[in-house]
Amino acid sequence: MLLRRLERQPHTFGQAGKLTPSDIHTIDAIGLEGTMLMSELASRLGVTKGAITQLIDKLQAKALVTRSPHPQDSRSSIVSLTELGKEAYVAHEAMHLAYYEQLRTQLSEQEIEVFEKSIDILNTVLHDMLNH
Amino acid sequence: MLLRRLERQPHTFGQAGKLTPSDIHTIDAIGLEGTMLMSELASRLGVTKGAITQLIDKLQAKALVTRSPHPQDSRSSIVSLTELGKEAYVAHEAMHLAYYEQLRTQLSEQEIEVFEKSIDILNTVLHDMLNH
DNA sequence: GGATTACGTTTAGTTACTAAACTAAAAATG
DNA sequence: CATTTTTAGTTTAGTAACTAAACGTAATCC
Repeated sequence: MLLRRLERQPHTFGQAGKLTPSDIHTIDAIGLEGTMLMSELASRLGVTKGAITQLIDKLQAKALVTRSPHPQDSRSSIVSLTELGKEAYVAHEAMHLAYYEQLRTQLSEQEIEVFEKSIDILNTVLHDMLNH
Repeated sequence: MLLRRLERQPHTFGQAGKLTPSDIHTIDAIGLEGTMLMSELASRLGVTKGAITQLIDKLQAKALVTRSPHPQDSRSSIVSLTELGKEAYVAHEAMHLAYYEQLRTQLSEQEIEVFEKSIDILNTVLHDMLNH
């Protein structure tokens, strides 16, 4: 229920202004890899390519990402972060780290290991769930 | 990312046909308590009362819930599950149990305790997150 | 070199909400 | 007890974040 609510609420990251969860997940994926193709983003985020076009249009309008042509394949476009986009990415990473630290203060090292193992299992369970 | 995707995908529960995540969360809340007021549902699910009116209208049209007048307060309406609604509730509970069992086969009793403790902590962390 | 596949875009439609105005009933005030 | 205020739920119009399907264009595959 909490995650549901969180995943609807925009949040401010650095100078980039308010970003929706979809926005920041997109920026996160790009930032993690450096650059991304539209189709890679679609499969990574689990949405259609049409959705990615719209998302990237929006982020480009906000000057958070840029599209550049692929040198070998002129159908593809390479998406990367602008300086402003990188700032949002870093701010988001910092936030994650802060929450991870908060977890670490309340759990021992062994407990964290168990937690991570549990999350892995949960991950496969949820994956099964998605594929019915 | 997985949870995001799961929380968009409808799923079949018993004879009730396809239910969206919002549908099944609503049914779950009612089933857990037996009956619920509209306003209780709104705060439990973290949405506006307008959203609840629309949700319950939809579930009522599908014959999954009923509205009945509150004996003392004629502004309120008491929402409860029909037999079909209860069937969906039970099917959903069974699904949860099945996934919990799947976790249990892969974790020791102590590990489950640690996992539950971790989830509690994560819960408060996410709660903080929501309140900025 | 023509058919097929893949990349990205466009468009129209859907879903799941919110915000705000509203009705009516209950509770508080004085 | 009359009046103001609060509370419960509904209605309506608008929005965000998608999807599905058709499209244009470029690459790949016998």
